[in-house]
Amino acid sequence: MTIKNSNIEHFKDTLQAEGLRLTSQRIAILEDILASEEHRECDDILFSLRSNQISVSRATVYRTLEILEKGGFVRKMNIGDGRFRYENKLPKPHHDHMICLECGRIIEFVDQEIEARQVHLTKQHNFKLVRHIHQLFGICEDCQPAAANKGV
Amino acid sequence: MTIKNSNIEHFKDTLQAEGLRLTSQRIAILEDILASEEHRECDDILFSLRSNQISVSRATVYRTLEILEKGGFVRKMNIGDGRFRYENKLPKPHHDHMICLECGRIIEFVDQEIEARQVHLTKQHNFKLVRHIHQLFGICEDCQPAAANKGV
DNA sequence: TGCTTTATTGAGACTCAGTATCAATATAAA
DNA sequence: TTTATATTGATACTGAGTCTCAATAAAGCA
Ligand SMILES: [Mn+2]
Ligand SMILES: [Mn+2]
Ligand SMILES: [Zn+2]
Ligand SMILES: [Zn+2]
Repeated sequence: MTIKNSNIEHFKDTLQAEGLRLTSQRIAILEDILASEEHRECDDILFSLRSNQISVSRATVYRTLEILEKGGFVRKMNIGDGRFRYENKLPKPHHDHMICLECGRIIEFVDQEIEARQVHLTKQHNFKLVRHIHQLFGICEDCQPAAANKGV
Repeated sequence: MTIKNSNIEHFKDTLQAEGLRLTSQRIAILEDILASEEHRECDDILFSLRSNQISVSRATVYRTLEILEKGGFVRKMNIGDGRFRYENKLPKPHHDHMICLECGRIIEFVDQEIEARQVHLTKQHNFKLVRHIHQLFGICEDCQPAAANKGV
């Protein structure tokens, strides 16, 4: 609760710096995101809010997610399926993702050797590295027996 | 020309194996892709065909791209902008991409250390690696002076 | 507290890449 | 040729995400 409130304060400051206002909808959306460890799409968040009797429009969720992304509260990502997903970024250092093609499970990882190679490779091309996406697609441990039966 | 024709033959074989037919539209689309080094979206291919007085419907381009992807002729990729791009895969070994946020230029790279780390990391999680996406976003050499003026 | 300004909201229209439908047409095999 | 059926193009449709705008609510101030 105290942690949450400090995040809401931080959000309020971020909003004020841009001349934006702190609304009940924005608080509800941020709190929902802070309470989740998942990589969710807009509608997941919307339905989660509704299951807590909070009614917000889809447009407002999209609008708030954009503000939260710019403010560094959430990370927007896509795993190639044409939809964007959002994850609570505050408690997490940078990481990349392994994504199970069967069940959608996401395993997070970081590897300093890879991070270092990225810097090295971009320097070779005089390319100024800003950010990166690194996604490993495959079959997770739990899904391998089932996948084998289907011939994957 | 001879190289092209052998690719068309290969395409024909692939189609026949599936009970599909070789049509003038499919040949035109494959030839257009074989003649390009770029990472193009559907409409780029469509307009390229039209500039050569070849009229094909957008639906047919999409349908053919799907067949070509399954057959290993093209690689379908997205760089996070919500549209798919396709590149001629035949002459190329596996590689990943650096993408310029200013001009869209794409630089291809491969790094055996990174490839090896990916295998290592997935093994640690008993994750069966199938494919991966690794994209480095930033500012290319040519765009850095312009970007500096804009404060990037 | 009440007033004023203006940011925000929700409903629904809209966009746009990609997919599905279906009658007309072209392919390939006999 | 003839025939069976795969393919095409036109166009309707889908679905994630954006835009519009009148009604509402937040924030600063008297
Ligand atoms: Mn994550
Ligand atoms: Mn490439
Ligand atoms: Zn799985
Ligand atoms: Zn550039």
